[in-house]
Amino acid sequence: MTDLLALFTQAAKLLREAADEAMSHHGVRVGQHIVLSVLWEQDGLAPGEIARRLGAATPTVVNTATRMEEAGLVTRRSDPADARLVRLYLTPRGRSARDPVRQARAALERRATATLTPAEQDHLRSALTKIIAQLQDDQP
Amino acid sequence: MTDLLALFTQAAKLLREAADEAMSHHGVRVGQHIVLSVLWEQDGLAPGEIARRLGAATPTVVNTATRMEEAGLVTRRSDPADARLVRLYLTPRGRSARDPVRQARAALERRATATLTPAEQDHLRSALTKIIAQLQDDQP
DNA sequence: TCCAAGTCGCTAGCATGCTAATGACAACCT
DNA sequence: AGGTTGTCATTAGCATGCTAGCGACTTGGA
Repeated sequence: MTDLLALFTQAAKLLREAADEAMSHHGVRVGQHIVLSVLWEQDGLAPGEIARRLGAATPTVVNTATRMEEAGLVTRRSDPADARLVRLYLTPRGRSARDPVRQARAALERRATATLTPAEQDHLRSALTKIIAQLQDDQP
Repeated sequence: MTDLLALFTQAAKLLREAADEAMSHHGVRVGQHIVLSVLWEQDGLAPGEIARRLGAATPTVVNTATRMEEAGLVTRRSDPADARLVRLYLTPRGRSARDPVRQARAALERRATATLTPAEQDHLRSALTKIIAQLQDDQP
């Protein structure tokens, strides 16, 4: 009788905690990872652009960037062509965290879905994609 | 976004935002709902007991209870038999929020899963249950 | 009986997200 | 050219979660 939203909330909480724990061993917190994941694809982006790609608010990226700067993962540099823009660049530490973090996340994913068949994992992935599309295209 | 964890993070964020928006219309925030959901089942529980049932930390329930008290959803009363205990009791407002909140959550669930077949919804529910069991029984 | 240990709610302080307001800068439009 | 408008990052302040540490109260053993 538990509603699907409650199941989702619980699973999301456990996964988030486990992900934070796993990535913390490599100097990356769960809130920093989403920003890092964008910078790993393209370095030197501005907070606003990162926020747009993540579907997050700009101040979230700004504050996270400050903590990442303190953690030595990124550096801020002003854009010489447009002084309104601040660009975030990966430090060597931020760059080298990529592989171990990805491996840790893959291991967590395997652990969390250990009791699911490959077909069930595909169904889950498909369902999540559909839910995201539904919520994004519906009300924003 | 091939990463299952990333899909999960995104879906959880959208669902949480949508749930907060839907329940806010009835005076209940998303963080208050989990505490309410326990009190709706059994009134007069103590913060520690609620935290245990939710798998949350006690200070989380304590702080949430303070906001719920300010919102007029619950009242605090000291246990006459054990002065260490504080018991949380639903106010009429907290009690009457139950049905509309449940309806709003059910409507959100229908909306989010609108593009899923009933079989897919069952598979999703099953997968979430398995993931929760796996993460709970594994590490703590 | 009385004190040491256990239990409980609470506060402090942090991370992660948000919105609103601010100030700096760029671009556009007469 | 110069002022208006738009676009940035940032700060302030809130909600939601956490851990650590505190003080109050109970309990159990000497």
